[in-house]
Amino acid sequence: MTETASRPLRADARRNHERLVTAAREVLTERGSEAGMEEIAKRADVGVGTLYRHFPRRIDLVEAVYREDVDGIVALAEEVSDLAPWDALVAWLQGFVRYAESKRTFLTELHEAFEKCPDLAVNSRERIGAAVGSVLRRAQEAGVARRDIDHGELMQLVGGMCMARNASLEQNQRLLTFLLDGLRPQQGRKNA
Amino acid sequence: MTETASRPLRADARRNHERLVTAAREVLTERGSEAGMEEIAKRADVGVGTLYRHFPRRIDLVEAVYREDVDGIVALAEEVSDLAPWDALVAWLQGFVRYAESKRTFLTELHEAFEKCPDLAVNSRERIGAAVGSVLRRAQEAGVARRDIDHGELMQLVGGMCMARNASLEQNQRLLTFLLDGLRPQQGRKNA
DNA sequence: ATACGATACGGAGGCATCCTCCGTTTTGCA
DNA sequence: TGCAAAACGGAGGATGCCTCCGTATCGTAT
Repeated sequence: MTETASRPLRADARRNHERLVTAAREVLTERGSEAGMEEIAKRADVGVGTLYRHFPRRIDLVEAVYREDVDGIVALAEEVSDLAPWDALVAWLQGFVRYAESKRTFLTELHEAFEKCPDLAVNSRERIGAAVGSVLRRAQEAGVARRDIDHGELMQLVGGMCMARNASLEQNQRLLTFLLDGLRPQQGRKNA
Repeated sequence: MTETASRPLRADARRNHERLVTAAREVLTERGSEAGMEEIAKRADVGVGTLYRHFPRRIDLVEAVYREDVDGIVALAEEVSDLAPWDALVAWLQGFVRYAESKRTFLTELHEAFEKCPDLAVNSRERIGAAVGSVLRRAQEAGVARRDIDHGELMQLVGGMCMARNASLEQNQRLLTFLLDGLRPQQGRKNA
């Protein structure tokens, strides 16, 4: 984990690390915040001691799972880069919503992780921010999206929306269209 | 709690019930999900046994606090009824955001409560929905808000936005203006 | 091939926290 | 005032996170 630079990590250690993340994703998805550490260890065919050496606190395990998930979202930003600017933005956001849907079960867990170690939130937010940033910027420079919003704000809108509990994928897709309408260049409208 | 109809509830019981909710709000606000049951009981000058008779599970206590909070939001809908339709909508939403800001510390707690007993989420959602519903409907009937969104959807957008962790009150107020732009009647725009 | 130091494993228990149980106290009515 | 029903209190059970340290495994240098 923090050893990446100091020493190559032994073969069995690397294997167990991987197994643990996989098992954790499964159990967290199945049982949400009810997921127990011993259960995850057992699923990975590993003792709890091993689990805790790799991931000293529960949060660290959640973090590891989440970090991998974030990779997927970041990759998506590249995949849409051959669409037209506005279409790419729409596609990325739709993908994000679809993706978020599949993560609903451990949102509570993640929420707590963010609360306890803000660094994780900040770090992931930056990575996702960079991804959406490139997509958004392209749309803005093409003049098809309003310029007075930044990627952080956009993510807060969309991310927040997805956080909401009892919403189906279809509902979220639909809500996204409202956000998108607000994202179009606005000609001299004011609300406050 | 569930005795409301069957019997008038003894004087000391009623007093302790009230004390517990007050203490719980304080401790939950101060320590978030770190808040312990014994601590709350002590703050209320009551034994843990008493606490658990009134609120069998931790969630029930969180629920009681939340339920009172929801009352405030619902009341706000009446208070804005003498403003112009669009202004009333803006004022209510701004009030909601301001209010949500003050609840940030126990969002995790609430999140878990919602996860474990969906009834709470549904019930509160309905009450808040009714409140925002009247404000939104007025704006829609006056032709100043688009008609193809309902109160549930609006709350998911705004509520979700407020859930997001690291956002200041000012940031949320600003984000609200983007939502509001998306809420205005849209003349034949499409995104999908 | 082997020996040996370093690295990693495993699971019994420590500790904190949620919750239960039941003997004692308080309330309110006759 | 007496008494039954209701409520109180806190010791202790259950559960789940995490630590500790003796044992097993790995990888390198001879």
